[in-house]
Amino acid sequence: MPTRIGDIRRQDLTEAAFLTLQQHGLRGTTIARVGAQAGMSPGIVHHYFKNKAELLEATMRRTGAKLSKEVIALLRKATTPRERLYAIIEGNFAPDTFTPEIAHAWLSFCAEVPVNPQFARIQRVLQRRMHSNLMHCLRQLLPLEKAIAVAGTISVLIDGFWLRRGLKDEAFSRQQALKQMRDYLDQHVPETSNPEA
Amino acid sequence: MPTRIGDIRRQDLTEAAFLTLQQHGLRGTTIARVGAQAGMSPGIVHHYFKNKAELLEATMRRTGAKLSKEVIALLRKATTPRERLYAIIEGNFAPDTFTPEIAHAWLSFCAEVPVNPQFARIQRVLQRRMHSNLMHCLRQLLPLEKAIAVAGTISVLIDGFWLRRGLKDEAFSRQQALKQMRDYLDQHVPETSNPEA
Amino acid sequence: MPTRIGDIRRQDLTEAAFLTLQQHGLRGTTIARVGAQAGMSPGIVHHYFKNKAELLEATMRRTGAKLSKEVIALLRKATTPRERLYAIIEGNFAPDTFTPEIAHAWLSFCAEVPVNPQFARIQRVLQRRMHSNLMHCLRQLLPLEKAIAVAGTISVLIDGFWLRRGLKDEAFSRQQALKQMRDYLDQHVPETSNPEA
Amino acid sequence: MPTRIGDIRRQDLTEAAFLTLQQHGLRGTTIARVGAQAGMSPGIVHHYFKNKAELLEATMRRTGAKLSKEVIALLRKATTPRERLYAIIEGNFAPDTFTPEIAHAWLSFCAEVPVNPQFARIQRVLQRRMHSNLMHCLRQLLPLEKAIAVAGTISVLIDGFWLRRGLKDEAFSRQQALKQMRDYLDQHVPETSNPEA
DNA sequence: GATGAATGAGGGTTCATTCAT
DNA sequence: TATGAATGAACCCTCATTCAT
Repeated sequence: MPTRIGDIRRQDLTEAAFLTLQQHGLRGTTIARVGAQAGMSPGIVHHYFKNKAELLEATMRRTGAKLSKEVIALLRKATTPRERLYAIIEGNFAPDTFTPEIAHAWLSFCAEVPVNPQFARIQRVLQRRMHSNLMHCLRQLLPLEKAIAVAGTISVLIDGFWLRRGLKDEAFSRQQALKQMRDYLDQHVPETSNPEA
Repeated sequence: MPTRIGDIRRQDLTEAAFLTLQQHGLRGTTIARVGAQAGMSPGIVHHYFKNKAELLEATMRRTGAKLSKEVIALLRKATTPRERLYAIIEGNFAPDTFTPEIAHAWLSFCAEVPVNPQFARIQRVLQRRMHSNLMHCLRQLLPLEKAIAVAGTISVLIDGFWLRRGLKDEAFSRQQALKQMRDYLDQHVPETSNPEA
Repeated sequence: MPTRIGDIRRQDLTEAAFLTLQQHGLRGTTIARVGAQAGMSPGIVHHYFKNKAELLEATMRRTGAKLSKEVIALLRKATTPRERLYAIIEGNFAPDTFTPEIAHAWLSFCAEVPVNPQFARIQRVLQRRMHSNLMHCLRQLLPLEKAIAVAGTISVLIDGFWLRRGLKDEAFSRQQALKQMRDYLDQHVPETSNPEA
Repeated sequence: MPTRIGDIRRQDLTEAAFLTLQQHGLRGTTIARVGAQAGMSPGIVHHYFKNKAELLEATMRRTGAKLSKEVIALLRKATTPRERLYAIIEGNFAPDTFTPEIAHAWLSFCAEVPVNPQFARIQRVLQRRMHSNLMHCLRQLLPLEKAIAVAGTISVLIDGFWLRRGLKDEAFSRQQALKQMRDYLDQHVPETSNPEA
């Protein structure tokens, strides 16, 4: 049975790590800084996480969960498949999440994926969830093969926009991403269900 | 006239840095490792590059130039606007360039853009060249506004695919990227010139 | 309340730095050597001092304080202005302080003053304290203008003697310094108070 | 037989080292910088000087010689012992020599004396020359014992003033040094010759 | 559980010195 | 002679990790 207090501390620390990531980037995220951000000593971190890697892993997992929650909340309000599709998009570009800082942290995370198996695992989970969410909508609007293709392109587009955001290019805005995203959807996804078309 | 030997060493070192980047990631790319990769002592690196940052900067610049050469070579052979458009795409997904290793190196580079002004400058140059190349074709095939929108989406898609490639996901192939890319083009870019349509 | 252990370590380290300074000169005073002298690992030094500069700064400050204590102790016992004047002199040439080693450390410190603002600050403080101490006595023995001139020359003489001592010239002794100092005072400072003379 | 060109190069290099010392301080005086200052390659320095230490040694020796020349030139014009005394003082505080930069370089040099036997040797030579110059004058103006004492104090005063100058304290000027120096002389050295008094 | 002191490895960088050309 | 390429040691500093308290 896991200690209740342990769960709280772990949560506090991942939250602190998340904030530190945004403020200092992945390279500037040291154990000491995360501890300070959480108001704890540097040493305590290793009581709750075996590794720095494990801390970061948990952090990314929680960040992914946050994003998911946003999407899920919006999905609840949606009724038609198309509304659900838009909910997924809106959720992935929510103002509080789709920030340059968070996107940058995510980008740094991606850059580590190939040399960190745990990161790779998390990344795969997130990607699959995205795909499954998209397919759930698109299958009701498009024939299977077409749905698969569109789902793939949408998720690549989302990654591309996040990458751009992570570059902290001032000339690139959230509105732009949403507009381009909607343009794509308008062209490739019909208003009404027509899976046989 | 710059020292011939200096140019050679600089080239060797950027090449070594590029290889090290692919093998160890950005974080694992130390001066000592780059030196070893080039068969030189650690100290010599600072003879040719003031900084680690400058070495990496030169490395990314050279990598960008390589990519450009590929695109330019293909553009030469193309005659119609549409062929030129495809040349740009093919060039950006050339088998020798669009490898998981190179894409990973590029991804690491992107992750540093927000904290490294020089990297930001290089990234901006590459992005603008891409945009200008695309617009040169699309303006002959689509009305201006539409051309801008499509050019924007294409370049975000390319970034998205490179990101995916950089994640070294075995399930994601170059063929897939090309297919999705072509699907998008087929839907948004007419065969023949019709800028007024 | 500051960490007790921290204060102890900081004190140990400044003491170790002081000894290292005497044995190896400023250039030979490396973080590792100071750590070793204090029986600690090289890394720990940065736990207590942000910089090498800060360590040396603290070291010089403490050394200055030691010198001051000596002077103050002697000043306590003095009753007449002239006795106080001699107390200042004696204090600045105390056998335990006016050693070739300490003088050498002080000389190294002086050599860094122009390129280290913090060192400059400390040096200025010490110099002002000296001047103020001297003036306190001399104003009771000499007219103001004369007092200022004599105070200035005395403090330059003291610096000159310390410099000589720092050169570790075997032919130069503490007795000599004291004798020359007294000769000067006998010629320029009257036995009894006579500020109007 | 020493190569003529070798002597020229050695002279150029010591001159360059002298300039570098003023501009970058002792710590900033690297072989490469001295070479650059002399318009030569870094490697050539070791053709003419076995060591960095030897280069600096030669540099200090030459600097001492410069100072001497100044003094000698002024001594030539002087006729009476007292004039000669003033010539020595003026020579040691010549506007082109008694600069904060040169004094700082000299101060750094002094700080190395105890750990560098060659430096110690040079320093001793300079000090003896000073003493002998002073005695030559003072013996004609004061009884021997008194002359020795005054010569000693004068030379300590000069060192003290040079030290102060080397601290680059803006509040301390050449005029001040000269005034204080003259005050001292006026009090301790009679106008006319009176060795028996 | 919790602290923060302590370690030690490793990184970037500088630089005197050597050596092939 | 002269160059500047090359080496390698040493320095300061950072930081994940361990451990006594």
